[in-house]
Amino acid sequence: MTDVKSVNNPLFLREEELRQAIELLFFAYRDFTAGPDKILKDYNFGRAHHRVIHFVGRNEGMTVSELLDILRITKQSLNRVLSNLIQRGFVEQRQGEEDRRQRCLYLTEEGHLLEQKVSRVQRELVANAFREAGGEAVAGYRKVLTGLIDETNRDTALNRILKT
Amino acid sequence: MTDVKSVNNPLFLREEELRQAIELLFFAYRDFTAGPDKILKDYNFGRAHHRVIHFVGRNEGMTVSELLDILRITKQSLNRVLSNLIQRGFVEQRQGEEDRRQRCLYLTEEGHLLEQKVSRVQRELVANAFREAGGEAVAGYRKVLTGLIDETNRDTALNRILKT
DNA sequence: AAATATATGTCAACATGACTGACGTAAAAT
DNA sequence: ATTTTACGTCAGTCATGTTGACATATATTT
Repeated sequence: MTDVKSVNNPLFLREEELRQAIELLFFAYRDFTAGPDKILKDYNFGRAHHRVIHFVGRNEGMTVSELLDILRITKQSLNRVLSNLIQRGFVEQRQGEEDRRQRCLYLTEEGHLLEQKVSRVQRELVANAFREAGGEAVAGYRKVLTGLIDETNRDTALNRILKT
Repeated sequence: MTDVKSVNNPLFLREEELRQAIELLFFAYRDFTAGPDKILKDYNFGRAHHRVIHFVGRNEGMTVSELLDILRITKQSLNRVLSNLIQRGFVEQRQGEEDRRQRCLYLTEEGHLLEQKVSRVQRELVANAFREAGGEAVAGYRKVLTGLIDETNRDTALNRILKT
């Protein structure tokens, strides 16, 4: 096998390295979402519900527009999921105090319970991965994933993630 | 705001750190898939087609079962996408030589062109992130993502990723 | 040789979660 | 008073996943 690509070709090695990194992300993300998916199925909720519960839980009082901006879906898509969550008592809306056009979103008590239950399995998965990998690796993980975020929205996204 | 959680509570800090890591992965993956999605739309292909093209391109001659095992979807789901790709001349099947029940999958010339075109944008994104982050960070990225892969299939997955 | 298991394909029905486009309503901003 | 904004909603469509049932060819086992 005197394959040109495999002998002394740094460009190919680089390409191969990148492909491996891409697949790694694919497999990691696949298994990262598997746990929550499983739990949510018992409630007849899907990944879309999970995302709403997650972000509302992290940003109590956020508006619908903010949520739309994070999820990058249409309001019609969001609405089905959101009204479902409201109807079934996991999320509630309150009229904005300053701008009364806004509907500010909050988790109900039941919503918080579900959010905790679901995020726990995900946190445990990440915690294990962090522990196995060590602190230096975690810093690297953060650096690389930050770099994968679209440059034009990176600051916005990071502010959301790191917000106090 | 004398919130108990935010003052001197290491357990909370840990939870907060983990939540940030989770959101980081969400945002990174969202933008990681955006580029390919955009290109594939011109062909009326979706993310499912992308995954097939990617894995067949990386594993020429792989069988349908292998692909099913990687993608973790039902054969009925795969079949719709796969027969579409075959019909339109991006993928071809050949009967297995040893086991003639198997259908071994290959990219056609056109398939290779599309695969290259799509994976290029993704590789460039990852290459930029790697360059910005530096080699040490890349090693950390690999360690952590590896740890996120379901333990019971980790070796299998890693063998697939690193296969020569 | 006959029975069973495996790899694959296919039909049909259905759920989820995305999309577009059009229209409505209340409140804020100009 | 008019326009813009934030949100909701109706209707239709598409992509991608699911389950269940059944078929066919080839390998494997008894």
